[in-house]
Amino acid sequence: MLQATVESLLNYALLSLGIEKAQYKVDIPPKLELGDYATNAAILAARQLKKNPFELAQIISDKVKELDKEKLFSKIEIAKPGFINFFFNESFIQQSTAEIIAKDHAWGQGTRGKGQGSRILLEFVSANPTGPLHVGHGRWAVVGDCIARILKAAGYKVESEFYVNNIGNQVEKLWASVEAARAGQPTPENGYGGAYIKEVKGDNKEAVLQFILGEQKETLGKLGVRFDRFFNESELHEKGEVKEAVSRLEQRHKTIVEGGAIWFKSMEMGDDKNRVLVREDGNPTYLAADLAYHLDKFSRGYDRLINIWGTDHHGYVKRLKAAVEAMGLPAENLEIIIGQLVTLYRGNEPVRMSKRTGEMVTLQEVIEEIGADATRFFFAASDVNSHLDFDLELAKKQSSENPVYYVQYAHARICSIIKKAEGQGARGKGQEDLSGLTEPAERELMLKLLSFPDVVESAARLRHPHRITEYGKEVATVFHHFYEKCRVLGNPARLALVDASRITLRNVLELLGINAPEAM
RNA sequence: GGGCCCGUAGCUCAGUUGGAUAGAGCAACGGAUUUCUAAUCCGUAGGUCGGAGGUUCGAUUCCUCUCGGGCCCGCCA
Repeated sequence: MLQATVESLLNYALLSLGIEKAQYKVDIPPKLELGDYATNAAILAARQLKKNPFELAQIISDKVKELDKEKLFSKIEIAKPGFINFFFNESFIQQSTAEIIAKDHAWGQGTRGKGQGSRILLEFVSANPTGPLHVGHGRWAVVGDCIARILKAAGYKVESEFYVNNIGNQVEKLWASVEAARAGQPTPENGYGGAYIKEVKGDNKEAVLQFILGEQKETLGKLGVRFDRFFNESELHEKGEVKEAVSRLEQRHKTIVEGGAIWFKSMEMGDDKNRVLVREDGNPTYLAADLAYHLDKFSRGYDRLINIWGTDHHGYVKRLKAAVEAMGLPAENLEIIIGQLVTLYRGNEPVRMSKRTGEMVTLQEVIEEIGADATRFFFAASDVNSHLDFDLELAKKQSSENPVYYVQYAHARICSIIKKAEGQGARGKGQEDLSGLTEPAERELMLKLLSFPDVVESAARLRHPHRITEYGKEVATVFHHFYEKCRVLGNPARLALVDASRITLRNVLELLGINAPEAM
């Protein structure tokens, strides 16, 4: 919200000066002396107008001062190449902090998001129902769930969906593997030989599928990940949507028949070869079913579809988008997030995660070993574009010093203070007068808290849950710093600030799906 | 051969459309507790941002080349 405050006044100033607005930036400068927020607007505008950036910065900052009727800023300075540095007035910061308490659960929820109220379907995990979820699935589960929470906070209507490939070769192989194991025979070729195969229950293919899916759901539940919908691939076939998808392409002359199979002419759209839609034997391929799935998703009226896929599917993105476009659907509304895989280690030894080996470490085991909160924080805390080396030994060993506990501890500490204060009859809630909060540590904490909506907005826009974990660590750090310097009990204004910190931390943890304990 | 992603402190990772003296946690070392939770705080040390060019007021960020690592290129899903 602070960022937005600076931006709106700045835009107004640029407008009244007749300067065309460039893609300038408003952010927090590296040093305290350089202001609470700073912008490079003058530098960028100067380049376009071929003017001296330093002089232009002076002109713009004078204009902002003139327009700042409410005295939001105590000081506006210009610096070296042409930065404009803004210093907020104490009263504005204090008032804004008081609003945090009034907003409570709504604090942090965006009001600037561009797609307010637009509908998003977020599909993730979508593991094959052929075995337990592995650690990689855990990453997508957590990232997807956090993105859903963040987008909701930013004002979108989000539904989450898990696509179940409950039909096809892999299901046949699964059943064959189960039957073989029960008969004491070796695993069929390309079958599933994991230890879990012997423990699978169910008298037929469908029952086995449901059993495994049930276990997957249970694991996800332990992680706090719940889906609005589990969508069965079989439904697409039953409803004739697979045929419809293929015929849509045929009608648009995007197919060719060759060798008894129907091909999608994806080469026309930049693919290096054409792709089979319907096999020689008349059975549709995974691609055909997936096209039908996306046709189905689009027909449900979402404004945007987001899929989270592992990097092992990245080559498939272009093809799917090309086909979606070829079906006459708005491919620009299909967004695919490609995440890098997780490499699991036990010490220095990599652990395989394949379902075909018996040595698999399941997501379930990881959650049992290090706990759901730590697992969630760990997966949410890194950019999905980076490989993740997950060392089980390390995760266990460091569990008591995991950053998640650092953030949770700050929350627990706050709750303890508030409890004690309430025991003394003090109240930090309501319309406290915060004008006494002038210490540097208090100011630092208020500014940090007040940047929360900006952080949520940016995390939503970039689909970056790790911005939230970073922010949580920052809030905890600044709070602990404040705690060392400022005694709270007996000071109602500080108690209100502590309550605002509690609300912010709790909302941060809520976005991450992590517990906010009142005691530790 | 073609494509996508990554390379930042001893380790695991942040660094937002290019910004000011590159950050955090863990590990290491030295301090802090008569008072609100020490799962905390303060300090020290630790870096040619893989390498080389280029673009410009300014590059960890963008472009080209290069080295190293991961992943993909099925009538599997």
